Amino acid sequence: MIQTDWAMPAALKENVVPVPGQIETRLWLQLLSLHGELFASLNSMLNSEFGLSLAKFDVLAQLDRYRDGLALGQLSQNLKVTGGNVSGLVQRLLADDLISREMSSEDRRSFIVRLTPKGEALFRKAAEIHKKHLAKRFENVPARDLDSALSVLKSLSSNDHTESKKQSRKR
Amino acid sequence: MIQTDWAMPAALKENVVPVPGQIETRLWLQLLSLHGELFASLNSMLNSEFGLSLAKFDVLAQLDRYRDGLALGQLSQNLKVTGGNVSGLVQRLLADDLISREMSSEDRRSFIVRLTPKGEALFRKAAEIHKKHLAKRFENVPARDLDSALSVLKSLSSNDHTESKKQSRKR
DNA sequence: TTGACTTACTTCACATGTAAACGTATGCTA
DNA sequence: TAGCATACGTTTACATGTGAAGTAAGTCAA
Repeated sequence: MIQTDWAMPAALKENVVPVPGQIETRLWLQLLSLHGELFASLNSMLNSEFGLSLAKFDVLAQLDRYRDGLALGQLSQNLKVTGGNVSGLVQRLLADDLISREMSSEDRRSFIVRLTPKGEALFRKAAEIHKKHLAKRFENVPARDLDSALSVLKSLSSNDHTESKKQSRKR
Repeated sequence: MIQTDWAMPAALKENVVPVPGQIETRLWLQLLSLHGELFASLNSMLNSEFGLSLAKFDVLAQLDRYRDGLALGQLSQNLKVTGGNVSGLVQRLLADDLISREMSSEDRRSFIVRLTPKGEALFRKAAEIHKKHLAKRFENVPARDLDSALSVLKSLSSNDHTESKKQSRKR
């Protein structure tokens, strides 16, 4: 097919007639690698500085955003993890005294969790360092590259296909 | 759009004078989200079609690449996971009869693992579907966007700063 | 050769994640 | 109102990951 097939060195053909799935696979491996690196370094930083895992940090971030508290089911949806996982995380955060739990007044099956003052204070500090850590990690990357990385990642995300494409042209 | 720049409340101007770490954090969240989505869908596909987890698939991929076998320590380095983790993975893959293990002839502390014929056959099929799955996931993304996503991810990876920048200009 | 590191792997305790099976509370329908 | 389906959270069993401690084997200096 595709007519470059005759009389072309095999090595050059790869760029012209891409193997289906080749680029996508390389993209996935690159994503995996960057994710792994960042995850490990954020996780270890949070752990040594604040005794927090990234998982716990994510819970605190949700509760910081929803100051009126969240039911465990909502937490589980927002974090995109299973209920059983949230159950355990909440128990450990309760033990750390970073969150509080009370029964919902409307639904006796439901529990509402909130940040404690201690949890809020810890999250504020941790979020600050979290941000700085990422800024430092990428300090050598030009701002333009960061912008285009962000927009290209958005364009790959599943929800992007269903949204109305408001293409704000860069620059 | 954006012509709203005159007489703009400070709160809106944040795009002009970026908060340090803001973009980096958004980038991280976007990366996390895409990673999570792809990981879950690949993992669940491999599991239902082949009884494989992504972790096991990754081990098989390494052993497919190194046909002479790998010591557990090398496996652990290549996969960037701890030795304890590899230990368990190898035990489960042995139980699945997908890999074989023998003592190294040179070093009696060392074990060499290899694909069994069954493991190789399974990996071939799984790698094929893995590739197709990714291709399908991104079928609506223009090839140009995939290329730029790949190159921007590479530019964010830590090893990129130390490499000689051979910028193959696209197009 | 002996003694002291180092290396290779395993094991243990634990955190984080899933899926499935419960128990209990709600809510809807007949 | 009785009964059934659904929703909420917990528990269990398991996979995957870490870090630390333990065992056995290799290495090297004295």
